[in-house]
Amino acid sequence: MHTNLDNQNPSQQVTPGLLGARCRDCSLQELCLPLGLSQEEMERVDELVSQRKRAGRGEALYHSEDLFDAIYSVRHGFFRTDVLLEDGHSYITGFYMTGEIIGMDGISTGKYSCSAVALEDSEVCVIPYQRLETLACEVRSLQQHIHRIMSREIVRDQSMMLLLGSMSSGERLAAFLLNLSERFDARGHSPVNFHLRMTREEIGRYLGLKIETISRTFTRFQEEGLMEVRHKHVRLLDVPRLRHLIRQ
Amino acid sequence: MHTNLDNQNPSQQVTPGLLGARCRDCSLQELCLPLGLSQEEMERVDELVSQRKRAGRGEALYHSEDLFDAIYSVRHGFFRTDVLLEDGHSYITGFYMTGEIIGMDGISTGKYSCSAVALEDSEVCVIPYQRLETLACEVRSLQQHIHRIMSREIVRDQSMMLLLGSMSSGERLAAFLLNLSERFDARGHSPVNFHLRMTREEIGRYLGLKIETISRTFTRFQEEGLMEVRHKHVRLLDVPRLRHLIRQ
DNA sequence: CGCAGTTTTGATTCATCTCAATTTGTGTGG
DNA sequence: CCACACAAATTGAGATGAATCAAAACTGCG
Repeated sequence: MHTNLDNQNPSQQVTPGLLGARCRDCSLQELCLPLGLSQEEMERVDELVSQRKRAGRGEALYHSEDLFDAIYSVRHGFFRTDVLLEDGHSYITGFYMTGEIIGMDGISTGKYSCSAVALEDSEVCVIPYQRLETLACEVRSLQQHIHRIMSREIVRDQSMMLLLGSMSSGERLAAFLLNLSERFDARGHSPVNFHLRMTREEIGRYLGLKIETISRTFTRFQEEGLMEVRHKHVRLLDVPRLRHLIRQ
Repeated sequence: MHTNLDNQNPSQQVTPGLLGARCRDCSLQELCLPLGLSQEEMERVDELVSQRKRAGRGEALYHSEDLFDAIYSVRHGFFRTDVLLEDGHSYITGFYMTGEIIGMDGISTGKYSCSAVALEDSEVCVIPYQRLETLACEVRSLQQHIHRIMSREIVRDQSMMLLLGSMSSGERLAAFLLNLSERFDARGHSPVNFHLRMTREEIGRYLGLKIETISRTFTRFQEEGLMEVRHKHVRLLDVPRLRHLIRQ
């Protein structure tokens, strides 16, 4: 019943909904948009979320200033969102893994305020925003969940403000690693043994530190026996002590 | 028709809806929740927003961890929201003036994640959240506006992340002053001549700087002819150059 | 008028940035 | 498969901006 009416970027590879690519069958239900919906409600969301979009490594899902028409949920892969400044510098506002929602910053002005770039070959579910809003009016629990997701983003950003405003480099990196650890854990991956998808430079742009400081702090953490890090592979050796470093 | 059924904090002074205290008569319409609503829709919001709540200087509207049940729109006065840390320190996540909405951080977990403290004797409109959600299901433009307000908060927090992550003390203070200036301007006050409601220490906790740094930066700005500051009174003398300082 | 709280100013310390060089890793094409 | 070039990461030395510690000046309130 759902034709491809939705505004879609023709330059991007888009696949229509496939069997097995439905919310009701998706392993990310518990993390993603349909969280807490009944079977019937989920089917209605399924009608909405009928498109996938791929982005190869380094490719952008959308750019800052693009017309906002959809939010995206990460099906697989890894994204960063970053804001470009006039002087050529840029900073990273977030990293997103499977089940997480990208693009809500665009709602307020009708244009995305940042660009979403894939850190590895990735795929997202396209959630057309107009239709989502319509459905949210009818499905109360969906509306509530959308509000919770947006509010969660606000709280997340505010804890980032704490980090950037008052933490040392060590505290920042520890907080960053523990946050990744929890999110991998929630997805059934090892919380102590994982691959960093981002470069040191990207970590730095996210944490408000220079690449050299990131590198030195990794080295220090290793010397102190807190972790092992080899290239992009990380093994957390002393989570309690890492937690103690940031004491919250 | 609106009785005082809403969950309200009995320790706070609450006044029922008064003639002249309705959204449809309120001078803040253009800034506040009812923005963009039709006359009829506004009347429905009015039924919802029937309570006011006062908070004297230094008093909290709510505390971190309190049960979330309402968001608030500032009728008059000035608020800050802050997060207390275990070690006794705290940081400020935002300042709020008339027409601005406080408390959306509570939606995600059902508890407020910060405390809202009045910087001067203030009054807010109480917007019971359950009922707002119900009404938003029926009034599409209200739902859209709520989403825009939340998204705006996300964008605002992200520009704060830029400030905290990559700006010098001078850039931070200039950005802070210009932001206040714009908000006063939008409310019909002078954009170059205004009173700071907050202490230097509070500015510091907001900008991620120590009070001494705030003070020194004010002094420097004065020496450079950018502004005059005497106690809490500020006069911006060279807005273009202040803007140039932050170059966006 | 005096006292507590706030703000300013000064001297010093310290963490991170900057600049620079080196090492290591990655991808490409011969 | 190796060599090459380029990108990413590490390490070191020195510069710098903000924090810290300390004291003085100012303000406003009772």
